[in-house]
Amino acid sequence: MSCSKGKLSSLFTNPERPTSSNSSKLSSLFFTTQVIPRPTSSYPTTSTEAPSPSVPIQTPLEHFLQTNCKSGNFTLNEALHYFDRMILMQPVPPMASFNRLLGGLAKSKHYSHVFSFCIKLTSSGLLPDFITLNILLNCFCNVKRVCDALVALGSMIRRGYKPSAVTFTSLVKGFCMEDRIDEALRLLEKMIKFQCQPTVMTCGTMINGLCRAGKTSVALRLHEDMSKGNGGFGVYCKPNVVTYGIIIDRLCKDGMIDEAKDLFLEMKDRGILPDVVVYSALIHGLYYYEKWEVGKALLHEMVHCGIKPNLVTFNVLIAALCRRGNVKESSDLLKLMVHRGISPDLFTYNTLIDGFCLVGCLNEARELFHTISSRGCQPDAVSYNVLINGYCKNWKIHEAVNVYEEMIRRGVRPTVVTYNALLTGLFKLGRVQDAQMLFAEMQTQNVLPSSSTYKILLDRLCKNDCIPEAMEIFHTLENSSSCELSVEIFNSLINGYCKARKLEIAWDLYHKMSKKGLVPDVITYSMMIHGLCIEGQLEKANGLFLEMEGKGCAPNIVTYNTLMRGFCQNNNLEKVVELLHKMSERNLSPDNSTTSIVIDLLSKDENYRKCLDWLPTFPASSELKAEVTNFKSFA
DNA sequence: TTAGGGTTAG
Repeated sequence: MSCSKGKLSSLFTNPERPTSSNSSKLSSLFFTTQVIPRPTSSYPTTSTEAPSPSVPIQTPLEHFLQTNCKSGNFTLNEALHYFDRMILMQPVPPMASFNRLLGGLAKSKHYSHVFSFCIKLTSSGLLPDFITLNILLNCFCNVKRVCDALVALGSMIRRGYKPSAVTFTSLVKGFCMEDRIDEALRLLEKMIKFQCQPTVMTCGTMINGLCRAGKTSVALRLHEDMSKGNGGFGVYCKPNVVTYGIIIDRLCKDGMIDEAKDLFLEMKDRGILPDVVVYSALIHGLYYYEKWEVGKALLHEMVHCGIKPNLVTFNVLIAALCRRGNVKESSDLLKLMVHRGISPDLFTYNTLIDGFCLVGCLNEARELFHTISSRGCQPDAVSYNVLINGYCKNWKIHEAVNVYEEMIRRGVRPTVVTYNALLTGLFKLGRVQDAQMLFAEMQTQNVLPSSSTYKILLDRLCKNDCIPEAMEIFHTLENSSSCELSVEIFNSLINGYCKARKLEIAWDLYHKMSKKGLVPDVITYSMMIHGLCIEGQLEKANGLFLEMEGKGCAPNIVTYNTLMRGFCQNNNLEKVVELLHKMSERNLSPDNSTTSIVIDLLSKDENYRKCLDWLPTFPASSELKAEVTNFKSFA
């Protein structure tokens, strides 16, 4: 188990023996011996006057704790201000008041402030209670510091508190967030030993973790066991709208739309009414997979059931329209949501900026980007990335680089997406040196390249005749664990070497990928066949074609065309016809490239006569047959 | 006063 090396985590290294230097820090929350508790009052008040029994007067502090903290409608400065006041009050407000404030901060994801406020609490001699510790433990989990959360759990137990389902649910989430799914599952089943029954929220958290980890089938099994009440996974709670929603969303994201719809019907059959989240998730899936009519019908059903579309629903619809290039209707939808009193958020603006970029309306995209701040949001990395990508895709690298520089000037940290977009843009324009310099800058900015970055680099370097540079990066990757070598990376290099007529090196790479446990795909085979054909090694090319079929890798239209072109150049009409028959048997339709190959073949005088023999049984599409017949009549 | 779900970029 590895603990994070942050300042706070180091406080937990020796919980039994806190030193005087750390007793005022977070760790002291867990040591009653180090804290001299100050008395706390039984009600939160800032007023010296007793409230009137008939007209309760709420002080600003009470209003802040009971209203703002609950709704999340407060600024950090306000929280800091009230916290400092509370801590100095005499008598000190009850811990429940501090918990309200800490809970509000945690809900607003101000985790680091929860940590610092907890340190201040203990250094002021106040003793956190069970709820405080649960809030703290949950915050540790949310910042992927399960190690510290477990120390908090241990201390909680030592202080005589019995961990509740809330405690365990936080820990399950923490394990899931650290990709420790098996440990999360074990904890779920262990809860019972602590005489704590998992609740539907614990199960929802577990199901969500399983889904995110790609273990949808296990999530479905747990959900089914919940429905059956058979005690599987040690749980006895029934599924609810949230558990159904999580699985429906996952199935949609996995493209299993029909299964998602079935589950949606099942929940309704069981009397669990879908809410706006479930409808939005399913509508998103339906629109994403182009099932527009069904999506529209579901939207109508939702409204008919009295469920109002919310901000996320509108964002889903705006994104769907943008993907279709219908940015005009998207903008109309934006006006409609504002008219309905729903304020657009950064998701809305980023989606619309992307929509404008997709249809090439870069000025409109830029204009909207510049109005984000005046609309109450601040552009984030996604906003910048969307715009940079828009410029790169439209060959406007100069503008893209300007946006990148503005991004850095404004203190928005570029991400790997930023660099991938810029690298692609630079390579597209053949600016290899600039791309290489940007790759170096990416490293100085401490942005880790992703597998996509390496794919872009290797692919584009090869295509720009920089094979040695590509190989240098490849060798670095071979000797490091920073990025897994993939079939795509090998394909880029194989393609480069085939085109450079260095077939032997391409062969070496082809064999190397198998040794590394990678399975060549249809692109690998097609490229190798292409390379062999160029070198006139048709027999070997045909052998590889048969080998790929034998290994269960189905040749596609590109593979067939590549090999047919090889045989065509070798004037081997019989072999081309054989391949056309094979294509027909495999239900593969010839494309324009196939037609041109056949026409080229026929245009050779010696083939024309032969053509008359096999044309009546020609296994090709009507378009290809028509082309051939045209050629015949013309000839 | 503490725990779970849906929307944007390569």
